[in-house]
Amino acid sequence: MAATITERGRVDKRQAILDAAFTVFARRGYARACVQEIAEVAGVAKPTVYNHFTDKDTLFRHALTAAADAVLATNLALVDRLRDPHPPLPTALADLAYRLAEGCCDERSRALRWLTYSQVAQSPDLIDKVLSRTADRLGDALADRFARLALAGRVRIADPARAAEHFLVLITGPLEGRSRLGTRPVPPADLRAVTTAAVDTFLAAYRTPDEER
Amino acid sequence: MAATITERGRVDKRQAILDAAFTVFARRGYARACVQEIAEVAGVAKPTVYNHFTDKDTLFRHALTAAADAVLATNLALVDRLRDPHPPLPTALADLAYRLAEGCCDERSRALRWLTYSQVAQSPDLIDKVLSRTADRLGDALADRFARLALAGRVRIADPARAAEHFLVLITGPLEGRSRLGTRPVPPADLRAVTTAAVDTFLAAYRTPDEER
Amino acid sequence: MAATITERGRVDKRQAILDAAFTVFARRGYARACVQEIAEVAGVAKPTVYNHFTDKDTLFRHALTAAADAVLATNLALVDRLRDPHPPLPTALADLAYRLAEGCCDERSRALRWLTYSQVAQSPDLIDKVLSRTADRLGDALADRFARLALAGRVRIADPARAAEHFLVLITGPLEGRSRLGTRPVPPADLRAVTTAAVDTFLAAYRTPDEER
Amino acid sequence: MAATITERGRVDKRQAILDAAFTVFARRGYARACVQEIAEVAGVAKPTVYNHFTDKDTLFRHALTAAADAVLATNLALVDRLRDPHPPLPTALADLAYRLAEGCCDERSRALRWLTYSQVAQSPDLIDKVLSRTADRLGDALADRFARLALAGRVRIADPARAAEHFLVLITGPLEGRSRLGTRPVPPADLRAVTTAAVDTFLAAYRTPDEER
DNA sequence: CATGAATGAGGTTTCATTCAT
DNA sequence: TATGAATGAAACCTCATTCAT
Repeated sequence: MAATITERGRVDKRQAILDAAFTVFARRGYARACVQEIAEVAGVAKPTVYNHFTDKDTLFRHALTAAADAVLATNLALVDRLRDPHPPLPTALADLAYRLAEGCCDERSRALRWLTYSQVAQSPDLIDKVLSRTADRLGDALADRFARLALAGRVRIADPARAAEHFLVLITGPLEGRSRLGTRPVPPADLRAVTTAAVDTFLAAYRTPDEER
Repeated sequence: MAATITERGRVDKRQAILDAAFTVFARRGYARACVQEIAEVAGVAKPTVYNHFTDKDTLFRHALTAAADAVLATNLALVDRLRDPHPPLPTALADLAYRLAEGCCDERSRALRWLTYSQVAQSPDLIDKVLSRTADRLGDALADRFARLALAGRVRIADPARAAEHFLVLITGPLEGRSRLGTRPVPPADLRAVTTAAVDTFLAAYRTPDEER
Repeated sequence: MAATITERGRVDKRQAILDAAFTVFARRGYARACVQEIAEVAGVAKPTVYNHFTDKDTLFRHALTAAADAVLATNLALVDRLRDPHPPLPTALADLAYRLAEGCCDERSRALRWLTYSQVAQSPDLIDKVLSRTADRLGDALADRFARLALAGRVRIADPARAAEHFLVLITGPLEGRSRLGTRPVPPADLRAVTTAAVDTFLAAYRTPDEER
Repeated sequence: MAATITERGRVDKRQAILDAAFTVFARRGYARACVQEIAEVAGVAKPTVYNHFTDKDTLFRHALTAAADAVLATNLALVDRLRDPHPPLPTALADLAYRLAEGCCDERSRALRWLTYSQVAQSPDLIDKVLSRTADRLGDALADRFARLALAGRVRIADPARAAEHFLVLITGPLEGRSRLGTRPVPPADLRAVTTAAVDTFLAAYRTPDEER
């Protein structure tokens, strides 16, 4: 009982606030989100928010970087599946592409992109922080895989970083178009079509030596 | 006569307001831009803004679509240069890619992207309007060119729309990364590197028949 | 009728705000006075206050300097009565002293002193502005009178500024004590006693040559 | 023993809080001083402040009366030097005046005056408490000395209380003007000039019988 | 007794928008 | 039509004060 009460005070209000903040920011955007609502969603009083995070701005940054970390973790896990591709490469890549695309369409990922973009003019440093925690590290991880695959002769890639970048933009670029920057759901069939096209083009460009004629 | 001048004055004011609006929105973002400042930059009084555009929101939409039209016009002109490519295709594409990339880094184009993205949650329909006036139509135009080139046997493209999309994202995608979503200037050398890489990959994937081994 | 309506908008809301501001600041002190209440007392909406005066602070300064000017005007008028003292000097001085003392106990004058003092730590420049508009100029004016009287041989004063200063503090100093810094009304009898004592001491120190023995 | 130390610690903390409170109140004024900062300066946690003093207001009163007592003690010690003035009276008075003036310009004394004045509207009773502990008792003490001096025939004073009051305001009044209510340091030369003038006027008014012509 | 954490209340300010000329 | 002046609505933030340890 006493423990329960104690718990109430302890069970990371800080985390609750962070989560609520991301939810509300995602729902309303930075400017239209009011700390009041964040506090309500988090189940705390407004000043508690300010006790943990100095500013609305500070809160925003924390919420965004947390979300960025989470998104990155998910994506890294996917890339990691390329580590030992028993299935033939095209299949493995198609699978990866599809799953990445799915992740891209995920609520959290979309909100992260919106919010990051929306603050471009106000806080360029935040953009840097988010990008370095997401796109950059995802690109790196993928480049690592590509380098291994190239060494193993599974694919002909001279510049793994470039290849990774191209692979990713061939997926995410068309996806942004199809989903109208994430405002419209992309049916699975379209998701499949986009990723298939991406992998096709990618493999045609970086085709494995043994597939050459 | 006097009427004409008045008419002129009116038209000019409207345009001045639109320009000022885009300038201020680009500088501050939608929420932080205040109608007051827009009026000042336009050299009119605040109510005059409301006489021409009902709402801050309406003004925003008009300003954005106007900017979108302008950006599109620039890009279409570039694509049009592919109409009769006397120079060999790789050179022509590289040239196009570089010029598109340049345009992408342009102040107006960057601001347009920021602002569009930032309002994703508030007005999805605006996103649609902007995209259909820019990316979509640019893709179409490029697809047209690709179709002609394919017919002429200059390149092997089965799905011109898809090829156009891939061509464009191979340029813009990496650029967004390099420029940190447009917050950092991209030196010409990097611009060249990115576009060269894009064209390389594109041509490797959609290589011209006569270049095949 | 239309004129009436016009009047409503015109009849210096600015002045109404200034008056209300002084009233409310005097009632509550700077910090506890809220702009809300000032607006209500002035019969305008809160933002109107901010349209005329940028800040609560700015409003405070304007209100205080306006009050200072008013208080000064009253006091100068009193001093001016010394210009041609047909009545014997002691009577004239006693009269002046009494009237100055009365003015000192006046609501507005007391509030001005409180408010000025209370902001000493926050805005020393305001203190300067108020003092130079009140005490300094009152001292000057009185010194002028004393100089004339000395020239006329009515009183023996070597340093008129010093004499004026002493004359004034002999009145206001004891008054602050009696009134407990203005928190307690001073009955007319006490007022008379204080001023009589002041003039006695003053004349004893600066007695006219012909009165000596 | 341990109890003693604890007791000590407690006493020390209470005193530390009182000191910190006066420091912070003096620095910021009543309203802008926040208990948080007082606690920090005192080196304790916020609730500790509330454990010792119920209120911000209560704390203020305690801090102010403590300061008033200290200021009074200093001044009384000065007045006490008049007890047996072997030196000629004018010198002794000039000395006293100068020392009182110095004390008046002291940081603590100035802050005490500011703070007292600033709360005039909020807590008239506090004004009473402070005045009765400072000005009143100082006046009394001085009146005592004057009475003795008068009895000894050193000075012609019919009403010692009145004389004491006049003596003090002739010093402090001009000083407040010169120092702009304490916001500007008064150079020693000015201090000397002011006090000399005060004593001159005082002695001219209450001149000793044997000095008369 | 001392404290970290939480909160209720309230205040300044900003801004989109509308009158009335 | 263009504008100076006015306003309603809200949002951020601060702070005195209290729990529960």
